[in-house]
Amino acid sequence: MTALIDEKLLTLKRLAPKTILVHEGSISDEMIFIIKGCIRAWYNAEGQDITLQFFFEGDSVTSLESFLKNIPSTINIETLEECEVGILKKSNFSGLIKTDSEFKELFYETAIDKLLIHHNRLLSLLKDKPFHRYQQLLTEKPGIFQRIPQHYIASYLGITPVSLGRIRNRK
Amino acid sequence: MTALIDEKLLTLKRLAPKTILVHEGSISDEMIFIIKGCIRAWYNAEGQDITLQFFFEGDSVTSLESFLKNIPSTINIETLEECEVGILKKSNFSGLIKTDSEFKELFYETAIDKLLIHHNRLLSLLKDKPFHRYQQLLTEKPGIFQRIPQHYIASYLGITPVSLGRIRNRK
DNA sequence: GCGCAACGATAACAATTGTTAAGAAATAAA
DNA sequence: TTTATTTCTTAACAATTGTTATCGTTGCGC
Repeated sequence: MTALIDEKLLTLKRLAPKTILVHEGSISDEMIFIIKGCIRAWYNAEGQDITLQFFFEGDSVTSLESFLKNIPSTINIETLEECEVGILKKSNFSGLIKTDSEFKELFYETAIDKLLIHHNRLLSLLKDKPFHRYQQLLTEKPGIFQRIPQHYIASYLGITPVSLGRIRNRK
Repeated sequence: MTALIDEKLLTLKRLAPKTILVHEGSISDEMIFIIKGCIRAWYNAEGQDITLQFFFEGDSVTSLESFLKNIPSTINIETLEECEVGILKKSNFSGLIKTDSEFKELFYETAIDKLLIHHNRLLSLLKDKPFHRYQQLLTEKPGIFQRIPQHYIASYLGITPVSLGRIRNRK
């Protein structure tokens, strides 16, 4: 999707690990494109940190509801490792949507793709046991345990770190 | 959303309970608008019936991936009770998207709204125990147990009918 | 290089959910 | 009205996951 964006509209930045990009309660006015690195979205459930999603190179990242509807975000977004990103300001985004029909088309296609990703994740949570979800994750992202702390992965899978340890030791 | 659709483009139909509207493996070329009744989307996991979503009056229903991308649907959609629906054929839908920018805008807004609904459902599955999900469902749809068999509701919540029975008896 | 923080592993016990089976109640069909 | 099917409830046992606690390892910061 960045191929359609004039380089002048993207602000390049290098971010340290644990940099907060979106904070719950704040309105998000940036869309981030990951050039290099890893980012996660998480939800604060009364002090409990629930990991919702991981993003890698080539992904676009934002709190969509906050970004599009100008309401406070319910989620947090932060870097897991040092990242190189391109940042698209909301004002530039809105300009592109108005003037560049190809960009608008691609944005909506991307939104539909994200819907299908969420749908599949939802489906997996309903039909698969934690062990099977763990296996699927390994199949899709073989190197994930080298990049991401396993307690975040456990949270993403919907289980505790202790349970993930048991699952990993299962044969 | 139907307010923007010329009545001539909607085919009105009355459907019996257990009518299959979308079948896994088939390409879906209709978008259904519920005037009256209840419909559910479900996934066949090797013979296991997983209920994904319920739709009620005012909702639009389709297998989005199949409808938009012309690929076989992975889900099934069927009526739970006698329904009155309006059906919009894919060809009419495409015509509206091309010619009616207001309709197109609204369709994409609706798609974003569906994304947020999926996001919230995903979040609930990750952070809430079945009992809490059950309570949320009662809060959001108080009369749901009068309209839908409890074994479908159990499936939707991600638990077995036996577990749902235990939860309902918990005080 | 040392101290601290973060990460990871494991055990024991508790709680919850799944599975299987049986039977009652409600609904649908003949 | 009767029969068949579907839905619902419950018990007993099995399996899985959560909780709490402890300790070892690795990585970070000074």
